[in-house]
Amino acid sequence: MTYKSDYLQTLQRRGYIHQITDAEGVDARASKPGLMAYIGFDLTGPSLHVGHLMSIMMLRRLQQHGGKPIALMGGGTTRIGDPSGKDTQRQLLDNDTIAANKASIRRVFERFLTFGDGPNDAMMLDNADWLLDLNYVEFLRDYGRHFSVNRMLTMDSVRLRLDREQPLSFLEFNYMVLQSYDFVELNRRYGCVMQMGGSDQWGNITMGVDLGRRVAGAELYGLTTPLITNADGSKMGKTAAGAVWLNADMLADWDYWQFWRNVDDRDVGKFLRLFTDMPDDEIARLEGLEGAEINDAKIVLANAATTLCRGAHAAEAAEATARATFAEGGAGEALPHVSVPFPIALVDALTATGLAASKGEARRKLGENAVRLDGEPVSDPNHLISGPARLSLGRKRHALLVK
RNA sequence: GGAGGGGUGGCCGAGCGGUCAAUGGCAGCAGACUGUAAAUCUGCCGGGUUUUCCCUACGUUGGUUCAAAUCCAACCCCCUCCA
Repeated sequence: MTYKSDYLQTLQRRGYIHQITDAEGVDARASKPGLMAYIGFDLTGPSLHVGHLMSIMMLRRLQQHGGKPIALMGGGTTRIGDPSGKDTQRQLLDNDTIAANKASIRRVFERFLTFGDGPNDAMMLDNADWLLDLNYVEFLRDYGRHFSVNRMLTMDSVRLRLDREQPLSFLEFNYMVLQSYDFVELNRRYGCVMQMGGSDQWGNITMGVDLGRRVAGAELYGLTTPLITNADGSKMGKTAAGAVWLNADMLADWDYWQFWRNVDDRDVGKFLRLFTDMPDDEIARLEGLEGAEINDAKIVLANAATTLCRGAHAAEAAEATARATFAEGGAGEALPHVSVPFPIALVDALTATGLAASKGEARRKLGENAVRLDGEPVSDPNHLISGPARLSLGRKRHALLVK
């Protein structure tokens, strides 16, 4: 459909919209300033990853269009565990771990959102603030009666588990109840009227919308984003090394930049639209580049995405290093520095830098002529390296050996 | 509760007394080709050891045997059908 509000127009044009509970209603609301919307984030790990970037960018877009975004930390719900998309109960996290994860995760939001008390400032809240002190019996009387178990059983998150005859504990069964209550509580406390999230959250979101109408007569909205896949069909954001973490202490700036630099040709335009603030016409131009020239677009993407998440300095350093390493065959400061005792045998240097997982693998790679020292092919496992040098495995993986 | 079937390397999935570190596929890594892309082809793909040697591994624990992922027993878990 065609939207009137700048916000939804942008979301649609940029590819963020999967489903909306009431598109006209959201459009009307978004046409006025101050639309308040939230997205919840689980605190199951010490950092968010690229898979969460869609959600974060949704909040950023909202702020850019005059709305007030809320990043909701799931300090309470993480103690329950969202059963969506999982076959088994997740290991329950203890409170200290959740608190540590929250402290670690919250910093990344400051790069994407401007926090404060103004009508257009972002807020960070924690549902532990209202979930932990709930009185069980009162809660059941006030809210539990609005939940139909019949309906809950039809929710994907529940039904899929039951259909596969996988166990679903009562604890997990309650997750959607608490998430629904979050929405109502955010509406009551702050006037928040919209919840956004990934497409897997649709069921949880619509239950919140319904609950709000039933207990408070509130008109609430929900909007989900599509699952982003790579052009080859794989899930976006996974690499051999694991998740692409947003936190700098979990993944080096260099590797973060490289992740974006190496996306599939066919994904460049899509990713520029979703994960950068690049204007549409510029993206269209970059997308139109042919053949090897598309590398320029990837560099733009890598710089923009890295600048957003890690800062302009990190992006510049990574680009300079990439130029020095790949275009000039030298080395750049952003390459990983690995401290080793000189002299060191080639095999040991390969394992010390992590370029090879074991000595056996190191020997194999040497046999495959995949290893270079300062750009020169080497093959003798026992070759002694006497001082600082650049060690490379293949074309892409490099490390600087330092004292 | 009864009757069957099954648990194998990151995943899927063969093997069913020695020649099994275990066919094959996927994923991954490297090489060629390129553009730090895709596709394709080739090689590698538990660990150690300069290498037909050792260690670890086929749900768990014991046992039989010169020898077990393969046979036996007990236990744990999963699936299907019946009640």
